[in-house]
Amino acid sequence: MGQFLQFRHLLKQWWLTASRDFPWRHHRSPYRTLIAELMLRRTRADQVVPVYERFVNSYPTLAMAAQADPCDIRAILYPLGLSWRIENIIDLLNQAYNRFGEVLPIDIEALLTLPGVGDYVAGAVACFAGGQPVALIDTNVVRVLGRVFGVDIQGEARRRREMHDLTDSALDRDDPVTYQYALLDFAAKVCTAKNPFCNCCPFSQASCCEFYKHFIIDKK
DNA sequence: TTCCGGTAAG
DNA sequence: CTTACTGGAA
Repeated sequence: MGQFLQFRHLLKQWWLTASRDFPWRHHRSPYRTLIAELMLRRTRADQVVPVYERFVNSYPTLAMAAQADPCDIRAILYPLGLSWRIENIIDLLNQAYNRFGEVLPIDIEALLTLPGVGDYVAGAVACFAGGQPVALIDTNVVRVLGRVFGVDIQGEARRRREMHDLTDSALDRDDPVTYQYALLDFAAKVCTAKNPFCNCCPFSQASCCEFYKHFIIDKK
């Protein structure tokens, strides 16, 4: 248990001076959070920023987005790639507005019924917009927690029970929003997929990263 | 398990 | 030139 307390403490300390800033972190309504998370699937956050701002400026409300000309939405979303996702978002906006009206739910089960919304996006809306202590699992979270706690991250680790148990244990239930932001920022800036910056990592310095321990052993 | 995509970093 | 990106559906 103490290892997770230490993990959260070191992560939080690191984040105090290294946090990233994104527009969707400011106004976290269910609608804006949902739009951001849909765009962020398999897409770099920096690449999403201009597209997200153009979208929410053009369509400040769910009603406006649902009633917009699909061609205008396609033009805005095109730079993000994933053409199937563009059509999915257009379909989702219509279904969401028809079924929920202007007020989107922050309930995971309800969100999961929307097309294109999976565990990650539903959990992100529940957490960021609803403040619920939901453990989010994306490729970056898998990489960081897998490395620090020595859990296998090969293949489809994000779907394995072992990884679900780990993310659930590591989650800071007292401040889930800060925790998730910190974890994502840490993954993007320090614990990168290739060439991670272990020399300025609080976990390697505190000798509580399993990945780094083996890395050192292999070097000798 | 596999595939999707424009974009930008390495 | 590769590779990876705050996943989800078939």
